[in-house]
Amino acid sequence: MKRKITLKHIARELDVSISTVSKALKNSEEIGQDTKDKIQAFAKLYNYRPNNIAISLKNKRTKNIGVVIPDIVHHFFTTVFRGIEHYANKRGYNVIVCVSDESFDKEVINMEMLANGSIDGFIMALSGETQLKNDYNHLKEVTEQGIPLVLFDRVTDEIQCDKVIINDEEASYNAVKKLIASGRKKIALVTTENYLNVSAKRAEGYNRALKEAGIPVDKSLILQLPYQQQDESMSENFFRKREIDAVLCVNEIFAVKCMGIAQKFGKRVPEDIAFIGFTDGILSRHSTPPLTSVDQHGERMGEIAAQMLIDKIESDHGEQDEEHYETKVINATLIERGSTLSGS
Amino acid sequence: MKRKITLKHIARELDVSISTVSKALKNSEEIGQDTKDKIQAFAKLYNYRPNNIAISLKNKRTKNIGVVIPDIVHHFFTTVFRGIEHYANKRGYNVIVCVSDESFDKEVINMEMLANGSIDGFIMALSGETQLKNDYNHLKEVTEQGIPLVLFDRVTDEIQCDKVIINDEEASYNAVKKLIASGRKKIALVTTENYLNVSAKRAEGYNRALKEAGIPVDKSLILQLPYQQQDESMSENFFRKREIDAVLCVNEIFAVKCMGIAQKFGKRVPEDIAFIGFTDGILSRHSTPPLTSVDQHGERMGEIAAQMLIDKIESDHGEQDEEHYETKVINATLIERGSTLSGS
DNA sequence: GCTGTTTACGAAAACGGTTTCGTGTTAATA
DNA sequence: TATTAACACGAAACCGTTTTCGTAAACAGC
Repeated sequence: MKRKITLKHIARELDVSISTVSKALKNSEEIGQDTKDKIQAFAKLYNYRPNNIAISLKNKRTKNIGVVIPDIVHHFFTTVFRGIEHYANKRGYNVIVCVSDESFDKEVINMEMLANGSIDGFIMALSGETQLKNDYNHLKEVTEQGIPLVLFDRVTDEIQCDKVIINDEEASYNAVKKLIASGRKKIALVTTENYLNVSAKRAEGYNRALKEAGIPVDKSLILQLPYQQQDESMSENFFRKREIDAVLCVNEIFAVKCMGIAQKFGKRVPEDIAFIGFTDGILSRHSTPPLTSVDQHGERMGEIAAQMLIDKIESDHGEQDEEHYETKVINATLIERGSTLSGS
Repeated sequence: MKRKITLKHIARELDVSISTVSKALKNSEEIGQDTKDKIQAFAKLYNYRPNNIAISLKNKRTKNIGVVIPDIVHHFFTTVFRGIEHYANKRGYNVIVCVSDESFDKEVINMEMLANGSIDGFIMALSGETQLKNDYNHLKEVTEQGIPLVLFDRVTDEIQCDKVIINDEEASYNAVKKLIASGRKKIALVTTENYLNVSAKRAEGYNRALKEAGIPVDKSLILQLPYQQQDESMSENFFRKREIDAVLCVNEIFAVKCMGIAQKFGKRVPEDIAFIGFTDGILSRHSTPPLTSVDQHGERMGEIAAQMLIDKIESDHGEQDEEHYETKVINATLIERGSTLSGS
C-alpha cells in the first residue's frame, strides 16, 4: 500500500525545505532551475498531489457546493442536479448532496452539518414541510454567516438571496390558451391537494386563460388529488361523470394516470380529449400517446443556479459591497406530442 | 454579518489558552468546573461549532464518501443513491456525487479529484466506456492508496474490492420460467446492442430457462436495440412480422415502448402477448397496463453498499490485517402487474 | 519545613499546505 | 576594494483543531 506523499516527504528526501518544494512545484521564479527540475521530477515520479483538505483549511475555500433537495428519485430534481453538477465540475467544484425528504428537521440538520466549513455555498429547493411551517431561520443563519445561497423552484420571499424559478403561471396560461385555440371548451385541471406554491401558480394561469377566453371557471372541473395517490377511484369518478374535452395536469404522473383512465372509458386521445402535463420527463415521452407537456428546462435551471452561486462565491473576497440579489425566471416551453396533436 | 467563531476567539475573549477552551468544550476532567461553565456558556451564546475542515485535517477523516455513477437522471441509479445517502447520513457521513456520463475520462478525473483527501471511500458503478476499454488503473490506484472502494451493479472481476450486485441471470431465468408456466411458447428477448455486462447476464437466464423447458432458442426472436433508440422502425418490424406471445425486455423503457407497438398492431396485453421488464421504475407503475417487472431493490443495494464501505472505513484504523472482500448478491424479485396477469 | 500529590491550566507539536520575510552567497557597479 | 543588487533558498507564521506533556500553585502528610 503506497501511502500518499506530502511536501514534507519530498523535502526530506531531497534535502531541501518544505517551502522550497512548495514553490518549486508552483514553478516559482524564486527557485533555481536545477532545483525545480529535480523537485518536479521527483514529484511526478511519486505522483504527488496536494492534499485538498490542507488547501481548503489554508484558503478557507473548499471548492465544494452543497445541494439540498427534497427528493432525489424525482425526475425534475435530478435534471436540475445534472445541470448543477456539470456546470460546477467545469469550474472545478464538487457537489455534496443532501436529501431533506420533504422534512423540515432533516433540512435544518443537513444545512448545519454542511455550513461548518464543508461547503462554500448552497443551492436548494425548499422541503414541503419547510414551506408549510414557513420557518426559514436556518436559511437566515446561513446567509448571515456570509455563505452564499441560491434557491430554485421551491423558493420563498422571506429570504433575500439569488433565486431561479420558472414562469409557472404563464406556462400554464399558455398551455390552456393553446387548448382553447384548438377548439376545446370543457377544460379540466388536475392538481395537488395541499396547494404547493407551484401548483397554486399553475392554477392561476389556468384561471386567467379561461377568463380571458370568456369561459367561466367551473369548480367541478377541478380535481385535487393527494400527492402520492394510490387509489384511483377519485379520478375515475371524476372522468366518468363529466363531459371533458381537455385536461391540464400539474405533473406528468397525474397526466399519464388520467389519460389511462379516460382511455379505459373509451375516450380517444387526442380526438375526444386532449392532455397536457407539467414536467417533461420520461413518462411523457413514453406514454401512449406521448404526452404533450411543459418542459421546465431543469438542466438549464441547474446550470444557472450553479453559475449564480459560483460567481457570488468567487466575487466574495472582499466584504461584499452592497448586497445585490437576482431572481432569474426561465421560460417553460410546451412540447407538443400525440396527446394534443390530432394530425399524424 | 456574523463571522464564524473559533477556539482562538473564545480563548482570547475569556483570557485562557486555546487548549483550555478545546478541553472545556469536550467536558474534560482536566479543567475546573467554573472555567468549563464559563467557556461552555460563552460557546453556546456565540453558537460555536468546530470547523469540519480543521477536524478533517487533524483526524485524516473527512466523513465524506464519494459516489461516482454513470448518470443521475436514471431511475435505478437515483434509487441506489437514495439508499446510500440515507444510510450514510445516519452514520454521520455526507455524500459527494460525481457523474461520469458514461465517459472513461470523466470517471478518472472525478476520482482523482476526490481521492486527494476529499473523501474516505468510494462507492461506484462503472461507466459504459470503462467497461468497454476494460481499463481499471484508476481503480487500482485508489485501492492501492488504501482508500476503500465498493462497486455496485456495474462491477468488474479485475478489481479486488467489495461488491454488491443482483442475481441478474437468475432473475431473468425466473421471469422466463414464469412466462413458460403460464403457457407462453414464443418468447422474445429485447436487449441492448452493445452487450453490457448486465444485459449479457439477463440473456443467459433467458436462454437457460428456454433450454430447460425444451424450447429451442430462436435467434430471430432476439431483438437488439441501441441504448438510446429514437427510431422505432426496428421494433415495429420486429413485432409486425413475428408470432410472439411474450416478451422479456432488459429495461423498462424498451418494455413500455414495445408494449405500445404491440398494442398499435392490435394485440391485447396480456391476453395475446405478455410483457416483463427489468428495473421496476416509474414507467412500469404508470404504463397501461402496468408492467410486470423485475425489482432490483436499488435502495437496499445502496444501503448495503454504504454499510460495507463505512464499516471498512471505520475498521481501517490499523493496517488492515489480511484483506478480505465480499460480494453481496441481492435477490431481484418479480413484481407482477397487468402486463402478465390475465385475471382482473 | 520539606517532600509528594493533586489540580488546573498552558505551551507546543501535529495535520499538509501557502506565503511573507529574512539572509547568506555571488555578481555587478562605483 | 567597498557597496549593492540579484539570486536562491530557509524559517516561521498561519489556517482551526486535538492532544501530549510540562509545570506552577495548592494542599496533604510526615
